[in-house]
Amino acid sequence: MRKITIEDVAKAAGVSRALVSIAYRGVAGVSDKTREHIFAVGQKLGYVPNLNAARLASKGIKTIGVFLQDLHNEVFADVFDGIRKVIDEQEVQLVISVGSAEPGRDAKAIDTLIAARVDVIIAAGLTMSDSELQRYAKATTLISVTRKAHGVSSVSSDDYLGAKLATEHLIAGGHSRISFLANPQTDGYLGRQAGYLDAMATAGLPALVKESSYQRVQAEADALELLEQGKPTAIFAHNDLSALGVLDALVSTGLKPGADVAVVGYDNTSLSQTPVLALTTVDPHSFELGKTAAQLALKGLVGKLDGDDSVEFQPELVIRSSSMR
Amino acid sequence: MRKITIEDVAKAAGVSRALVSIAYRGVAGVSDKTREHIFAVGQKLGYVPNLNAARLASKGIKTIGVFLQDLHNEVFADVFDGIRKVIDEQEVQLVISVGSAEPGRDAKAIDTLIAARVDVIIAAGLTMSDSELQRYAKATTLISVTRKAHGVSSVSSDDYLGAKLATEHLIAGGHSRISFLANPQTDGYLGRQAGYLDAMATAGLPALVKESSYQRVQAEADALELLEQGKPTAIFAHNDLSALGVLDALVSTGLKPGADVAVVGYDNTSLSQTPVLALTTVDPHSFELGKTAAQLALKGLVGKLDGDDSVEFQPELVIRSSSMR
DNA sequence: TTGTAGGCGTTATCAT
DNA sequence: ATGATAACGCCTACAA
Repeated sequence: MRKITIEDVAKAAGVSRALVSIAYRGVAGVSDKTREHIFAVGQKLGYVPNLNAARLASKGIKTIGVFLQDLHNEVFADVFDGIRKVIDEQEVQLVISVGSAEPGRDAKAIDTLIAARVDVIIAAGLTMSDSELQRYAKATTLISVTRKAHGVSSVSSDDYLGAKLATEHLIAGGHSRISFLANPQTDGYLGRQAGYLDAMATAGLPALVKESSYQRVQAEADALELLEQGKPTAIFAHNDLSALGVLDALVSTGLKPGADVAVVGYDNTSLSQTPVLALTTVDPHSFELGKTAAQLALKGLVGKLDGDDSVEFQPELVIRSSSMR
Repeated sequence: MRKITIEDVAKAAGVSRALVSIAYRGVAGVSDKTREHIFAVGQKLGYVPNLNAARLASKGIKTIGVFLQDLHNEVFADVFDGIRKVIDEQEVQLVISVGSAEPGRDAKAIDTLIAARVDVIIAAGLTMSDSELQRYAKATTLISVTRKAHGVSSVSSDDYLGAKLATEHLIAGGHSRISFLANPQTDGYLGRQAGYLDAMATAGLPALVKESSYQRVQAEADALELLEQGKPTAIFAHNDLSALGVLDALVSTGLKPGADVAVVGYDNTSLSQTPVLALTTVDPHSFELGKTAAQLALKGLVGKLDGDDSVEFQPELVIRSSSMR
């Protein structure tokens, strides 16, 4: 089962390697007749062009690398859908790399993309430090989605505003003991908490923050503690996944979401949209984020992407029953 | 921002390209002193070995290609976690390729892996026809997970048994009008339905099958129809995602899961494990599936993987409140 | 321990 | 329209 090469096809078809290459790349320079002949032979031999060799030899093959933080969080699936939506219509390759909870893993994942010599990197959900991100952005063409930092191109949603809207919604609902279940405090992901804090301060209400993790189970445990200690009447979680953890905590405490304790998430994942959960949340427009990032990447592929070519979306509050009595 | 090569590093460090190569591959043949020197220079220049060139030149670089059907279904995230768990401890590269609902997309995704010249392919959730799968398995070293077919190595769970257990559980619960919300009827994914049918036949109960899709929203619509037409007292969905759709349908009908209509899913995704949903389901041990597939892939990397080297896991029924009154 | 040189499978430039 | 022939960046005997 030896790998068959372009040379094998050329020999079998009685033409030069150059012609086979031209035929398979679909560029002009072959007669219809010989092209078909070449394809016929190639097909029979089971020939598939070696992308590694092609990438090495060609400056014409465009490929963009995509980093996704976590396959368990549907937000990234949404972003990916958006990316593919626009890339699919293009003659562009995609190389994927995924992260994980493990710290330092995302740097390694980006390195893989660089080693693969992708022309542009779209990174969704980077958790590295600002300085590290900036280093990467300087050395490569990098578009950060979901996360922004000084001097790096990014596509994001205004987390501060979204969180402010969510908090104000709860305040307007008559709640005063509103708690925020925070994500790990890393660079680039402090906007939601800031929005919450400001909204609370403005209303003259005491802030009640509890730091949690990205794991739903952990969120559940933290929410349980929160319920005992702070006795909040409303909990705003940093994302839908942890909001689900809050719902879990309520259920096991016998409390009714909405009626007893209002719950709000963030991301508007398909999960929050289900009638069963009916989770009030903030929509960052993940799919659009992905599409826009891909369009920027396309720009970076040809002309140039300015050092700091960023776009920020307006998030939207989506009210469902989890925050209504 | 020119790409810097091994030659640049060699020149700057005052050594030959060979030495730089040796140093970066971490093999024996360099003095500690010069290795460190080379690394220092390389670091300063921002050198990252070109994987394309490396793969082309070397037969020693092992890489495994991973295909995942759908990022929106957490099952594949679980499988992927399992794969990475064992691969991470190895000196092996991973190339990822993802599918989508669009038919014919998975073939294209596999082609990408082949073009990248991965040594082994782990494909989770292939929906192509048996014959097409068999063609691929003949031309490459392919391990199918979740899905099995004659003559192709696979790692799967006994869907027939799992579905049988689930159905028998419902029968034992006193239900007689039990409906099965089926997945699209494609090659390789008929086991669950078969298990349901046999269990029903054995009990002398009438089968009530409704074909649905892999979309949760579609499952919800189909479940609604089902509730009106067949008046089932229990619904067994082909996976957790569509079971969630069933729960949605119940909620919007004012029916209580468990109390009014029993619901059972399949996959034991983290979703079903949440106290809020508490979905009775069947655990195919997705994480283990991924681990085992990776171990087989490792075998395929070195020695040989027999044409049909398959392993099948025993699924496990996980009873939660969605199927209890 | 270090350097030399040929080859990996394509692409791309120049001829023909 | 077709065919030689250098790159492309790295690996790997083989020499030194």
